[in-house]
Amino acid sequence: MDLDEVIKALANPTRRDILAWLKTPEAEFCEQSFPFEHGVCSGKIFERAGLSQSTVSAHLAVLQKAGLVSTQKIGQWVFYKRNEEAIAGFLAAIRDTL
Amino acid sequence: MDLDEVIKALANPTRRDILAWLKTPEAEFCEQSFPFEHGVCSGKIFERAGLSQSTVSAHLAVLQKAGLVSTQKIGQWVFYKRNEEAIAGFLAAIRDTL
DNA sequence: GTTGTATTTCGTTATTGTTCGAAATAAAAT
DNA sequence: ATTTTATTTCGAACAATAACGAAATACAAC
Repeated sequence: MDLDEVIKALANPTRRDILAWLKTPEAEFCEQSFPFEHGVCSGKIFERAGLSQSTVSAHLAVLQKAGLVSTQKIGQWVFYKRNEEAIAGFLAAIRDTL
Repeated sequence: MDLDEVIKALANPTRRDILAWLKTPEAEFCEQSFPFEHGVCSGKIFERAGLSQSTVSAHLAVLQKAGLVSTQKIGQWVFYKRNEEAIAGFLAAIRDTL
């Protein structure tokens, strides 16, 4: 766990929003073809964020590189899910260093 | 407490280092004329950080603006101290939003 | 294999962050 | 009052981030 990379990933309101939305996909996103077990389809996140696809895609890449979300590809779709273990790990790490 | 401002202040390794050093001033800084109760003299922090005075001064200003440290001026010196309440507040806030 | 849909990567622009040295300010000592 | 010491602010250079549209890639369906 690279604390610096993770905290930089979190130092952006859009990325924190995305992580928060992924906590309760049923509440935050309208229905999708696949159950939310697999995560939320990136297209839904693009819509919700109100920014261009490419911008949101970049944000998702930062979150993934930091390990805060995991992805699963099904067909042509990519599903994003919170990595609860990594998030808990960050909270523990920042509590210790701070 | 402006979570965005605080997390941006923390998204820099030098500033996190400074906060960490201020946890145990006796261990991290050599003696100073005033007791560490008042905080650590900025000059000591300049030395420790190994960056230019102006750069470290800017980092300290960011920490103070975010509320993570408080300052006390005695004579021509400025002493910096952790704001434990704000730090605990941040930890609680990030735990809740994340 | 061509078309259509989903997503990412690329190139660009604008904004913000980091760093420095030099100048400015503040307070104390001579 | 001038000098010395401590600190901050200013101005400039460079790096990193955020945003967009357009081009490229991936995959499925026809």
